[in-house]
Amino acid sequence: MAKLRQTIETKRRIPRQSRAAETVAAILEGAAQILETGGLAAFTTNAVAERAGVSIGTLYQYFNNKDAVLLALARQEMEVALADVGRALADGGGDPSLEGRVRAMVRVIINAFRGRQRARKAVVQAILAQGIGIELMAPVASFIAAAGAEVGSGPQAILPALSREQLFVMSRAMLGAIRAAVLEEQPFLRSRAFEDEIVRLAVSYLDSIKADSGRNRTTT
Amino acid sequence: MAKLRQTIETKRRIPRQSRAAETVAAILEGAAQILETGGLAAFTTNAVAERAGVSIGTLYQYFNNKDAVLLALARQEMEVALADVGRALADGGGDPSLEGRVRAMVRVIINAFRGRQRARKAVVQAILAQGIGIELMAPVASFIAAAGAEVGSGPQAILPALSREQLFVMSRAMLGAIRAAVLEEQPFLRSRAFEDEIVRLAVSYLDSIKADSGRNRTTT
Amino acid sequence: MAKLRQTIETKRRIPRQSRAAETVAAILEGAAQILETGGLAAFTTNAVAERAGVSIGTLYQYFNNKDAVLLALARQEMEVALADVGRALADGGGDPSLEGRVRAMVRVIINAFRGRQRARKAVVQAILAQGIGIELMAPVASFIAAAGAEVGSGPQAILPALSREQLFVMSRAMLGAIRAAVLEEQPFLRSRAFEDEIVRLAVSYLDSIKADSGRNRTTT
Amino acid sequence: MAKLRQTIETKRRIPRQSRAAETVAAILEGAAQILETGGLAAFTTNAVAERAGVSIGTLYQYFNNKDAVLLALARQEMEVALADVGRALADGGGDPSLEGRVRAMVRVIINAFRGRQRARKAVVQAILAQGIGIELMAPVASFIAAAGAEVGSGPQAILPALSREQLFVMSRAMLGAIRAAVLEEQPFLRSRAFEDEIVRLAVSYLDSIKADSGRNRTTT
DNA sequence: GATGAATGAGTGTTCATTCAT
DNA sequence: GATGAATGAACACTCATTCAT
Repeated sequence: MAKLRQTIETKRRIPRQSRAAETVAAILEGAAQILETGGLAAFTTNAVAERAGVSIGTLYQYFNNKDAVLLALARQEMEVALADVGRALADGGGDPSLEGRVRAMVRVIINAFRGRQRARKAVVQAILAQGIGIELMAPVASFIAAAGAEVGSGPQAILPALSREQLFVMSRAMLGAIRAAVLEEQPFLRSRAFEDEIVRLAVSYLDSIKADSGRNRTTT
Repeated sequence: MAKLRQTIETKRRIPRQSRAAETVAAILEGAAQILETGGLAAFTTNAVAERAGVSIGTLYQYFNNKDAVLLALARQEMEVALADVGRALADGGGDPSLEGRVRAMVRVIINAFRGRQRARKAVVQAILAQGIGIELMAPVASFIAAAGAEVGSGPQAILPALSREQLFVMSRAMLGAIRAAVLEEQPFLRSRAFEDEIVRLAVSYLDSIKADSGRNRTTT
Repeated sequence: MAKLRQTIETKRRIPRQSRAAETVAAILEGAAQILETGGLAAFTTNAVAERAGVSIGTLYQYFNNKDAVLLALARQEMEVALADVGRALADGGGDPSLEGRVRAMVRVIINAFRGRQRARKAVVQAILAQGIGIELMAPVASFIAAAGAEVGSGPQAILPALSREQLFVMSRAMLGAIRAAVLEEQPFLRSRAFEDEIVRLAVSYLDSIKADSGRNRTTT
Repeated sequence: MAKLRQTIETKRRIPRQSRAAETVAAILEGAAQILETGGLAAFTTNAVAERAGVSIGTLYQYFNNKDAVLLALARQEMEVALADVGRALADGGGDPSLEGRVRAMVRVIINAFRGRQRARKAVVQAILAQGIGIELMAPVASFIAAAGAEVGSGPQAILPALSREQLFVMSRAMLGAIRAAVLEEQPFLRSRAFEDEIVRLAVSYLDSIKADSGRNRTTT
C-alpha cells in the first residue's frame, strides 16, 4: 500500500484479448483465495500472483498497484451481491408482501456473507481503510434506495420515499447485525429465530416511518 | 503487524509503580495521537515511542509487540465508553421513558465515536483485522444485554425479557448503523435527523416485541 | 532512484555518538569502493550496506535514500579536492609565480583524478544526472573564483578579476582536458609534456585576458 | 542497462529494405524524444517502442538490447556533428582567418549540443557510464586532429604542426568547456560572451604555440 | 516479420524487534 | 530500568527481455 502514487486511474492494459481477460479473472480469483486463506495480512502482490498462477510482472500489467487489485475485487463482489439483493427485493421469492421481500433479502445477505467470509471481510476492511469506501458504497446505496422506492410506490404504495438518513440507518442496521453474527460466529446465524428478528427490525422500522408519514399527511 | 510472533500473552511488565503507570499512559496517549494524525498507516512502533517521548526500547518493555499497544488502547476506550453507556441507560439524562433512555444512549455512543474519530476508526479496523474483535466486543455485548434486561424488568416493566437473538439484533443493529456512519464519515453523523432515526429503529423494534409478547400472553 | 519522495532534507538521524559517526564513514567508504569496483551499475543500496559491513536498515537510518548516499559522498570528495587545490594555488609548491601556481594545481588535479578514478567518475555522473550538480558545483566555483581573485590581486596584481564566463571556461577547459586524458587512459597522462600543455593553456588564456584588460584600461 | 549480457555485437538485423530502415529511424527518433522529454530515467525499451509506434518485439528485432539503441543514437548524432564541424573549419563561415574558423567551429559545436539538449545530455551520460565513450570519441578526436593539422599547414601555414599532446589538450579543452556548459545547463551557453571566451581559449593557446615555435626556430 | 502478453530477477525501502551499553 | 543503534526479513514495484501466436 504505502505511497500509492497513481490512484484509481486507467488500468495499465485494457484486456482486449480473451487470454488477457482470463488472466485478469485468474488474478482476482487468486486474490480472493489469498484473502480467504490468510486474511489481509497474507495479501501480498507476490502471493496473489503466485496463487493466480501468473508472474508478478503480469499482475502489474493489469493492475496499477496492490490497492487496484483489492478495489477490482470489491467491485466485482459488490455487483454480484447487488444483483442478488435486487432479485430478492423484486419478487420476495414468491411472497410479494413487504415482509416477504424483506425476508428474501435477509436470506440473500446472510448467504452472501457466508461464502468466502474472510475474503469479504478483508475486502470491506481494506476498502474502508482508504477513502474509497464511500465511493464504492454509493451504487449500493442508490440501488437500495431505488429498490426501496419501488417497494414503496405502485398501486398499494406500501412505503413513503425514505430520507437519506432513513435509508442509511435501515441498510446499515440490517447489515451490521448480520455481519456481527457472521464475524462473531453466532450459532443462531442460520436459525429461523434470527431471521425473524432481522425481519422484525426492518418491518417495524418501516411501519414506524409509514405511521409517521401518514400522521403528517392527514394532520388536516 | 506482519507476522506477529507472540500473540496476546502476558505483558512484559505490569506497571505497579507510578512512574511505570505514567509511561504506559504516555505510550497509549502517543498511540492515540499518531492514529488520529496519520491513521493506521502512520502507526509504527517507532513513531508511537517518539510521540510518547520514550525510547523504542522502553515501549517494548511494557508491550510485547505492536498489537499489544493497539489492544491496550482499544480496551481503554471500551471501558470509558461502557461506563458512559451505563450512566445513560440508568437515567436517560432526565427523561426516564424508554425513548429517553435510548436517546441518551445513542448520544453517548455517537460522542464516544466522535472524539478522536480517526483514532477510533483505526482502532476498530485494526481490532477487526485480527480475531481480537470478537473477544473485545463480548463485554460490550453482555453489558448492553444486562442493561437491556434491566430496562425491561423492574416495577413498571416496560419490556418483556428479550431473547438472546433479540438482544443481539438490537444491540448490533444500533452499533452497526452508528459505526458505519463513523467509518464512512457520513456528514449527518451529528445531526438530529440521524439520531431520531436510530432512536426510531430501537423503539419501534422494542414496541414490536412488546406487542407480540402481549398478544402471546393474552391470547384473547 | 526512481521516485525520490523526500529530496535533500535532514538526514534521518544525526550522528552524535562516535559509533554512529564511524558507521556513516563506513557506509561512505563502502559506497566509494562499490563505485570503484563496479561503477554506477553496481551501486545498489544493498551492495553498499554489505560492503560497508552494516545492515541495509542501518544504511537507511543515516541516509534518506540511495541518492543521499551519493550526494554525501560527492560532498566529501569535493571538500578534499577543494582543500588540495586551495593549498596548491596558495603557494605554488615553492614557485609563487603564476605559472608555478597553475602547475601545482594541475598536478593536484591529475592526482585527484587518479585515485579512485571510477568512483569519482560515477559520483560526477550521478550528481549531474540530477539537478543537484549545479548546486554542488557552486562552492567549487566560488572557491576557484576567490582563489583566482587572490592570485590576480595584491601588490603585483597579476590578473584582473575574471568574469563569470572566463572563470567557467578556464576551470572547465582544464578539468575537461585532464578528465578526458584520464577517461581515455592516455599514456601521456603523467608526462611532463602533457603537464606543460595544460599549463600553457591556462597561462596563455590568462595572459590574453590581462592584455585585453590592459588595453581597455589604457585606452585613454 | 542493468546487467547488459550481450555487449556491442552485431545488430540482429541489418536493415536493407526501405521499410526496415524506416523502422530503425522511427525507433531512434522515439528514443531521442523520450530522452528529451523525460531524461534517462524515462528511457525504457517499452517507452521507446511505444513512442516509435512499434511493438517492443519489433524493437528487439533491430536492436540487441537497450544499450544498442542508445549507442546507435549516439553514433547518428556524432556523424551529423562531425560533418558540421568539418564544414565550419573548412571555410570559417566566410572569415578564413584562424579566429574566424575557430569561431565558426565553436558555434557549430554549441548548436550541436543545443537542439534536444536533454536528449544529448542523456546520451552523453549514458555513453560515458559505460566504457563506450572512449571508442565513440575516437573518431571525433582524430577528425579534429586532422582538421587542426590542415589549418596549420598549407601555403600560408598559420600554424606549426601540433604535437600529439597539443592536439589533445586543445580539442578536449574546448569540448570540455562546452560540454560542461550544456550538462550544467549554464544560462550563458548561447551568449556572445561565452563564445568569445571559448575562442580566446583556442586562439591564445595556438598563438602561444606559434610563439614558442618561432623562438625555437629563429633562436635569434 | 510483427505483436504484445508474459516473465522474474532485482531494487529501493520500511519497520517490528533485539540487545549491548 | 532506559536507551537507541543495529538488524534483516519482507514487500511493492520495475523493466529488460523472450516467445507463442
